[in-house]
Amino acid sequence: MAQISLTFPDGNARDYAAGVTPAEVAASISKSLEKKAISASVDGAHWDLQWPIDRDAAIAIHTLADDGPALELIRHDLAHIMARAVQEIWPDVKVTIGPVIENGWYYDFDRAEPFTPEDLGEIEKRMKQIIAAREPVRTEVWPREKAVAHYEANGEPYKVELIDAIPGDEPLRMYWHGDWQDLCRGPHLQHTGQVPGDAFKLMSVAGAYWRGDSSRAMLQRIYGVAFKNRDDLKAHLHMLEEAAKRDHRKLGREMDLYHMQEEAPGQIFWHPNGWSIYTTLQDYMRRQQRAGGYVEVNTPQVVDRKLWEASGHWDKYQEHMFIVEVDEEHAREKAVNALKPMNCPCHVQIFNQGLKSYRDLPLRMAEFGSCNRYEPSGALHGIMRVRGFTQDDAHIFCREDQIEDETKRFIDFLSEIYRDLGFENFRVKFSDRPEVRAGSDETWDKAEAALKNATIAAGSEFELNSGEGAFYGPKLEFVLTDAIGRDWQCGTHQVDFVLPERLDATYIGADGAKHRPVMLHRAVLGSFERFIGILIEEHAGKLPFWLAPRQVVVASIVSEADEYVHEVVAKLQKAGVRAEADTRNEKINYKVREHSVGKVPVILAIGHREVEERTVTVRRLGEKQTEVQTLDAIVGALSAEATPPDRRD
RNA sequence: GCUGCUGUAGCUCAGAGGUAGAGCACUCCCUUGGUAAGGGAGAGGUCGAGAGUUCAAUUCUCUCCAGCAGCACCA
Repeated sequence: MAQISLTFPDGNARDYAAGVTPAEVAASISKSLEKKAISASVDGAHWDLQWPIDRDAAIAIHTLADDGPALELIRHDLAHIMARAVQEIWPDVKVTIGPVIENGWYYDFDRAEPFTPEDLGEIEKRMKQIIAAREPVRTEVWPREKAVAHYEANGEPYKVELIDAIPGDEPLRMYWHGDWQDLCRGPHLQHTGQVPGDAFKLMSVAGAYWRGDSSRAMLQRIYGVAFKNRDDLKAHLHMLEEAAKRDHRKLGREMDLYHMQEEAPGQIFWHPNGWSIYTTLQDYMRRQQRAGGYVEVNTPQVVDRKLWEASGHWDKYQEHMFIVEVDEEHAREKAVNALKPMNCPCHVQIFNQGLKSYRDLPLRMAEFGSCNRYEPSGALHGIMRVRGFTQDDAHIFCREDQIEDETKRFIDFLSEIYRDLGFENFRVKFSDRPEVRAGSDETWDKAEAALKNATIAAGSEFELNSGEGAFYGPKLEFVLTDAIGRDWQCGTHQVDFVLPERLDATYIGADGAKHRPVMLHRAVLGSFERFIGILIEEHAGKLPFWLAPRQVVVASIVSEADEYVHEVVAKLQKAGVRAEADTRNEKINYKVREHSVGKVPVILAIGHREVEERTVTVRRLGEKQTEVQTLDAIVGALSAEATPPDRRD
């Protein structure tokens, strides 16, 4: 029999008979490895312990000691075990797919009755029985017809559809967990007992469309999480609890930032504290934009449909627009208007006033543009996804050959702002041409290359979002993550060849002829609303001092100190610090607790001693330690801290 | 928008076919207390909206609205 050579991760190689399985390889190394082995990698491909190897290869045996492929396999098999448990309890449930996801897996089922939380408990119990039974996993490769016939006979239409979607030359693998059978490309465990029975948990059930298509059946998706041991599971559940405490919707209430109510779904009632954050951020952005070479403009909210027809929004975006029709009773002419969902068409109107020269380009036109979009009800989420919001929007009108420079310049601009706001790390997604698009391939080639080159030149790495570009041009998205791990697009930078054409924007080139400018749509924060939500979650409510709505509370310990408290507050306010007095008839403990919950960064406590010595006792949020400082010293220090980052030396 | 769940005092939540309760917050009184809740009293609710069943609905049914989770959407 032919010999093959297998190379181990440590660089050593050994010869085996061709057709050897990783299980046999593991056994040849040690009894304990044979027992602990979960799966293998063969030349980087994830390999079942029972699959033969018939060529020279690099091999690694995976155990649960390493987090990677072995844990993934556990999660994968748990998906099958869950599907089996469900079908054992409810034989008429139809099974579909169940992939591994971050921290666990899900499986989609078709069942008339909804799964209840009690059902989840029952499924989990049955899963534990299956694991305890150490059911063997075995596999067979089936001809396509046999598999289709099997699933048709068993009334599993989803599986038949899945088989249809598998390329004809790929072998169809059938797996059995005990008596229960599923279609799966593998690899798999050797038996169900390899799953740590106390390290998984079913989390939730929710609807999900079959094949992600909203025109197709709504299935029930059960989510589970799994880890290599019980401690990891507990740590994960604890992390979820901690994350829930950072939720901006909870902190927004505790910090008295804003509220929302039924009469205005998806819109925000900003309270004084929240509005303070908003305006502080806006002031900062305005300064940055000025320094960055932008001009600021402002454009109408309610605009005649004619403009939206010209821009193409009426056609492509109408269902997301608030349409405004004036009652004929009190209007002479009944015009149909729409609240602007975007600022771009209005900016082109400003660009189009008067003749523009190539000398005017690049023209960077910024607006804190209030937009209204009729977002689907299910998409609304706190202040992160709303129907009324304000973008830190700008459009750069430039020549094609300026795209790269402007892109690089923008990424630098955004990076500095994100750094100032406490985001050292953000992800960049690059979306290239979609199937349906405007403009020639040649133009797309140039635009894509310009974005890519600029991103690399700016020192950022990007993930490719293949085919996800806008129909009018490629784009970069700058993504931040919220407390619960959900991604939110904040910054964006998009090339647009179409709108200048549709709205007939031109400039006079050096050759004296009219030319079409390119538009770059760009935003750093995205929207103030979303960004503030992210900011709150990122900092768990403990905003950087300069952004905190109430920076200092000066709290009296005894009422004899009230006069001095007001003097301290006045001094701080004069020095540009947002300070308040708390002279209520409450104990200092009570005041400290209340303002700590409210995330006030600094509490200055004042009793007899401080009055006599003209000092304050400083307590910083999150610190138990206090510190006595003279009034002048603390006013100077806090005044410096209150200075926004762009104004510091 | 779709599936499921939820909606009771400002907040967090309990409750039941016979028109409601707790803690915190709020108001007043006592207390002047040294770093995460001092004590007492009081006030506060068309039980999300509408319709139906019933002698009687906040409770059961239906419709709608909003919120939550996920999916779809996010040009």
